[in-house]
Amino acid sequence: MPPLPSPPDRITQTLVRHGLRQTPVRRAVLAAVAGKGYALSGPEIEREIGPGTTDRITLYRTLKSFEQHGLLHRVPDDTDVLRYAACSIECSAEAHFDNHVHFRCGTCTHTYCLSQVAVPAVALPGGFRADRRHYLLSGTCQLCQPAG
Amino acid sequence: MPPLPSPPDRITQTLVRHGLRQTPVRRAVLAAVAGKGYALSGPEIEREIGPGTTDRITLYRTLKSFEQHGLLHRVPDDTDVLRYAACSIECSAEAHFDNHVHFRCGTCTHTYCLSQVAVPAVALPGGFRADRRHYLLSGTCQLCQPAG
DNA sequence: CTTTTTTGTGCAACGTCGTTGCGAATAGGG
DNA sequence: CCCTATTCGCAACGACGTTGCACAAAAAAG
Ligand SMILES: [Mn+2]
Ligand SMILES: [Mn+2]
Ligand SMILES: [Zn+2]
Ligand SMILES: [Zn+2]
Repeated sequence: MPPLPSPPDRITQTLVRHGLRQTPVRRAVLAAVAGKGYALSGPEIEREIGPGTTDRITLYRTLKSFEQHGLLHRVPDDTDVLRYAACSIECSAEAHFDNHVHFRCGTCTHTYCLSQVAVPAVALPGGFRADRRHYLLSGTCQLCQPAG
Repeated sequence: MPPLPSPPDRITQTLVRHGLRQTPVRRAVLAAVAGKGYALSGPEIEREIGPGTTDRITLYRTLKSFEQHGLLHRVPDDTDVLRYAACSIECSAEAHFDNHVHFRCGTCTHTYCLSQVAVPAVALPGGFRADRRHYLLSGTCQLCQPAG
């Protein structure tokens, strides 16, 4: 009895859909950021997938590649590290559609993607043409509110 | 004939108002950022005031001190360097009032303070409490628009 | 399945930005 | 003018991120 081919999992599909090769590092990075409602930095992802899984260099190259291909979007922070979060399914190498607000909690230090909250438009002075908008809030998140 | 005391200049006034000592480094940093409509990074300020004027360490300490005392506000960028711009006159060590939008031009790489454009409010999911809001636009500025 | 080609990985070395510790210099107040 | 708290400058360090190059692995070709 020949083994039936099992259906491709979510991570495999994601890589295929964006035309990227299946490699252990990429699968591990995708698994680390998938499902999380907040953005992770390079070092955080490294800890998450286990320090022995890959080295910094490959990880950073993977993150940059994922951003260019529409798998991750960069989340600017008021810190000096770069953070990445999973993109919505309609993002591709051609264009990102992550126009939502981000929220940094000073207590748990997570930077959440508030996917439901769209970035409000602003009227710019004449001559300015914007193609990207980032809205970052800082404060205390749902889970870190002081009791009362 | 004793020399008359000349009236204190703007920079002197600013330092006095915030309770900071008059030092050459501080005066140079203030002079570098004053009047500019855009934010400067540490290395940029260093180049601006002349590399021999001070060293990196003192400059960074000065910038941090100025931020805490309400002379400068930090401008988050989609790059990985910290940028600072002059505060409005009502900022102090107690509180900042720089709720305006910032605009990064990909051509001239300046990050402008659009002081006239207030950051629009957003409705947050229940439980999130924000005390700071950053709105960063990226695109092409007034002066860098392609002719047409 | 085997070979070839293309792409990704890991190591080494490097660069930049920013920080900490500490002795020397200096601004501001008596 | 002198004293003292503050600031400066040097040295060393650390974190994050990048580049060049040889090797390994994935995908394509045969
Ligand atoms: Mn996001
Ligand atoms: Mn500003
Ligand atoms: Zn929190
Ligand atoms: Zn411009």
